Amino acid sequence: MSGDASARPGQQMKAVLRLRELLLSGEVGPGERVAEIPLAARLGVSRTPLRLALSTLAHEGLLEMLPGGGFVVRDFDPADIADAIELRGVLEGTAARLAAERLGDPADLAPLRAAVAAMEPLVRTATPGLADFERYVVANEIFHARLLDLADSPMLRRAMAQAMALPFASPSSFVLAQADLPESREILVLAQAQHRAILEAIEAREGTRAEALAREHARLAKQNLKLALGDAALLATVPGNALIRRGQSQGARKIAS
Amino acid sequence: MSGDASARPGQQMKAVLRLRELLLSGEVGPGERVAEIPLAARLGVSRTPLRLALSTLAHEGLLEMLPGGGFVVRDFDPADIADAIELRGVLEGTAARLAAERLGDPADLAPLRAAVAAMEPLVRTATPGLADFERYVVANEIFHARLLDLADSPMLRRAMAQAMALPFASPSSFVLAQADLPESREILVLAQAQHRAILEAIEAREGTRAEALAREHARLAKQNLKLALGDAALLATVPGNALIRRGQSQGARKIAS
DNA sequence: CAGACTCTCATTGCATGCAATTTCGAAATG
DNA sequence: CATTTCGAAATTGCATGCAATGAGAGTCTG
Repeated sequence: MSGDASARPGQQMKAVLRLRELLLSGEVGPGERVAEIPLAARLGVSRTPLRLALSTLAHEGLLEMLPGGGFVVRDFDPADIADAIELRGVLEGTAARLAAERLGDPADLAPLRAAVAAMEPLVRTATPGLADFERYVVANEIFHARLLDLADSPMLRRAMAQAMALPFASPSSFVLAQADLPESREILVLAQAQHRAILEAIEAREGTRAEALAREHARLAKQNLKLALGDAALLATVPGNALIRRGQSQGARKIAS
Repeated sequence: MSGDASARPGQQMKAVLRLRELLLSGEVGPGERVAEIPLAARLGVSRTPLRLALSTLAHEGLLEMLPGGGFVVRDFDPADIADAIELRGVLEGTAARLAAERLGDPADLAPLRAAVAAMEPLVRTATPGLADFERYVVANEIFHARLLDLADSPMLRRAMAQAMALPFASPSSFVLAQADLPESREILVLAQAQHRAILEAIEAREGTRAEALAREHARLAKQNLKLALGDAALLATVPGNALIRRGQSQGARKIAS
């Protein structure tokens, strides 16, 4: 996460990081209008850098500018989240395809291969512990990062960073949620099989197949989302869960601004 | 263009608009480090709103933050532009697919149909004038906007806006460039055929076909790019041409940050 | 003569004060 | 009783002043 280019330890960065925490944890609720002065006091920064931070988070999509000035915390309905995941799938599919099309030396696949290897233990363990899951998450994120590297496209990298600014669109947002799920092992086996298949497709320079696989891989997250939406306890483990609009008509698809 | 949410006529908006002009016109050249104080004087705004504007344009991708502070004008090599167009194709493909999958009442296609109809005259005219081209460009942009509407996905809309912040990734960046080209008519006929086909595919709810068509449609722009890169006079008519790095190894593909 | 150190200047980043706009509340009128 | 209009307070947006960090040039030493 934190797609910010450079992390200089200024007041502005401090404000961005701290405010993002507040938003994701729900301490500043969705739909709520954020007031600058109390927030500045709360974050321990002045209004000037806070304002920059607000602008940044608005560009990331967590805040929304009001026409009259000021910002509100954006909220997301299930359809938004599903679309965000779908979008990530599309972008990762493109990354996989480009990786396949542009692969030079097959040795360049080593980092990807290493990430896949690092995830094997969890899948092969009969009764994985929480530590196993966390190691899996790390390796999973490395896998996705290396895949993006292989695509070798700054433009795609930008788009991806933008899409993953929404926390629940991140590759492993729902991995920890499924830790408690009975069908967890099945899902992980499936996911890992897809990891291997993507790697294989890239190595064989099968761009279309790699793309389709990466998309399907993201659909797994969408499936987990559906499961989590039914169980409040499960949903609470998802990173940005506080931003999800609750108790709303789930089928509502008419918010297109 | 100008994907900014609300256009309040403040100093900040003024700075963004004016500075964007300066960047696209090349009056502030690529690679150049922008100094706040003289720029503020030049734009007629204070440093505070200018700073917000700089942040905005950095998020749009036209500027780049330096680790030591400050900003430089970003430049784009041919590979970057090609990737930007490819990316737009991917996103528009997704829009077309979602439009097909989510289409409710076929009557919702009326706006899209109207845009296609508005483009017909130019294609059917044997010797189109500049005015014809401009009307085509308008209708073309309406077509792409309506397509995005049909996808009915705020997330996709965001991603699209981000991708099209780069001026040469816009749907009709290269249309005016090809006005002088001899093969112009051929290309337009092809493009219009694709418009019709996309519409047809959506109506028939053929999502995959709609996606493939939209991607191929974007590839037309990529082809025009290649043509324009050879001819300096042609390139000069492209919107953000000042940002393109010239006299560089065109095959260089190793700038992945 | 080359390299490194220091001093100085410019530029960015931050804080505070002020003005303008908006919003909320209350009162008055239809 | 609802609605509209006017007013006051709060909040955003903007400008300026100051401090801190980084760059560059000049000089001194090895």
